[in-house]
Amino acid sequence: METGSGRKILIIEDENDVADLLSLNLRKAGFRVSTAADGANGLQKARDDRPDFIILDLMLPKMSGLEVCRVLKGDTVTAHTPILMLTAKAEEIDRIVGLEFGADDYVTKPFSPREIVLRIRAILRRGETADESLKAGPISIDPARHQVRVNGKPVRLTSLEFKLLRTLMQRRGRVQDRDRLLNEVWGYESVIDTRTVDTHVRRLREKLGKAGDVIETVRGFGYRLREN
Amino acid sequence: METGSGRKILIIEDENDVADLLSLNLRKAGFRVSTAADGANGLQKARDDRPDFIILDLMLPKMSGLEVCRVLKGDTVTAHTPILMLTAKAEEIDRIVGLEFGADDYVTKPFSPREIVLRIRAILRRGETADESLKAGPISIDPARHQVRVNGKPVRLTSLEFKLLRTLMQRRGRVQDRDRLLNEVWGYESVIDTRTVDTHVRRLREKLGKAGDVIETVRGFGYRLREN
DNA sequence: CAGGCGTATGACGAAATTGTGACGATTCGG
DNA sequence: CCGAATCGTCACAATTTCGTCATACGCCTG
Repeated sequence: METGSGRKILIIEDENDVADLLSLNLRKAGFRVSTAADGANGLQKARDDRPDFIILDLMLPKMSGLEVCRVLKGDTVTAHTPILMLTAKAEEIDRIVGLEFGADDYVTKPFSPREIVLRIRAILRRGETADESLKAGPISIDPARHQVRVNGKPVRLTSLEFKLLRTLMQRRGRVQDRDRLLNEVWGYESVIDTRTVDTHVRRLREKLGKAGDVIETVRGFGYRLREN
Repeated sequence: METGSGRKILIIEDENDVADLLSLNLRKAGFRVSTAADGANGLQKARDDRPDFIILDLMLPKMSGLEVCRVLKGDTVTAHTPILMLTAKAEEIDRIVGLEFGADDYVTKPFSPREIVLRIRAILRRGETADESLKAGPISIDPARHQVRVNGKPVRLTSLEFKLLRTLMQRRGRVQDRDRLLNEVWGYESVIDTRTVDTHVRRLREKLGKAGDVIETVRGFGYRLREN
């Protein structure tokens, strides 16, 4: 199942078996995972790798999870990265304090890997509410509703076509080569022929009707959404 | 996050850590919070403090949450104060809410702190627009009474079907993928196949009859309730 | 203006997704 | 204990969507 859509998750956890268990399950869910075994290292990686999500154990060598949490939330680079705290049952008081320090959710050990994955997805989805609708000439798309309109009339797109259009619109005016589009739309490890992009651009143009002209071909480079 | 706009919330809950957790998050969300550790005390405070909202645990010493709920709803002072019920087991609540004790919503433990805040906001918002029940075309549901009507005629739904419909309606127009629906309807710990959602959507459509068309399939993403 | 290269187009089989009906397990009330 | 209701899963069919290919077209250069 590839619902993690390749987003990076950092696990800060000193118990190896716990880290491995999480790592395995998150990878299986389509996330990219990196790990750190203590607080200092975790902070370092959080700044360097810029993960989309952090799983943070409360009990850590060198620097407690709470401390790490506070620092992360205070740092402009990482302040908005969601944090999920892991706590042992006995530490109930601490888990509350953890939330006070800005963690976004908590899970007590022992936990079910599946639950973790679900919670992470839920939290990440929340952040996605930044899905604002985009407009380009007569075309407007609303990611949350998964809806496209041309001159106000709804147009039915397949999921690939939708993602393709969205990607082009998000970078309006800039040329995007086929490899970039493959990465964005098909995923970072797709084994797809670059020519396939052409076909989908064609289908997209077709469905958009006359408005399909906004997608320009830049010979030798790729495609671009016309600016004006 | 200052969206609570200073409204008062009363938490009636005997487990201290749960109460603290809620209290903390609600304060962070901009609400004013008071607490009571048992039913009698809760009733007292509900009358004295006149909170804008009450969170009520089902299991309470001295007087059960149900009892408290019924008394509150019968008292002119507090009759119109929204109540959110907390329950340990998902099964418990299905019957209880069906018994029309008057709670406005419910959440099962363990819950995510954020979820609670979101629900409370939703309910308070609903109150502002004086629109208690949700409507979508010919379908109207009354979450408190656990009742659904199509063109005024009552339709008998199972508890899962009801939750599914309710979830779709609460986010009308927006696509919700199967994982999201599993989270909302089945809960975090569920180990359910995503395809099961399909089956329940089918059953739901069937029971809704012609009106079932409002549930649209968005291929490759999930389901959506038609907007208009 | 011809050749070469890159792109557009249409067609087709493969793959993925969803709808549907059925089945067994479980629960609940009688 | 039985029967009805509910639920999760499965297999299969209907349908849509996808990736690739062969071919036609168009732009650029020389």
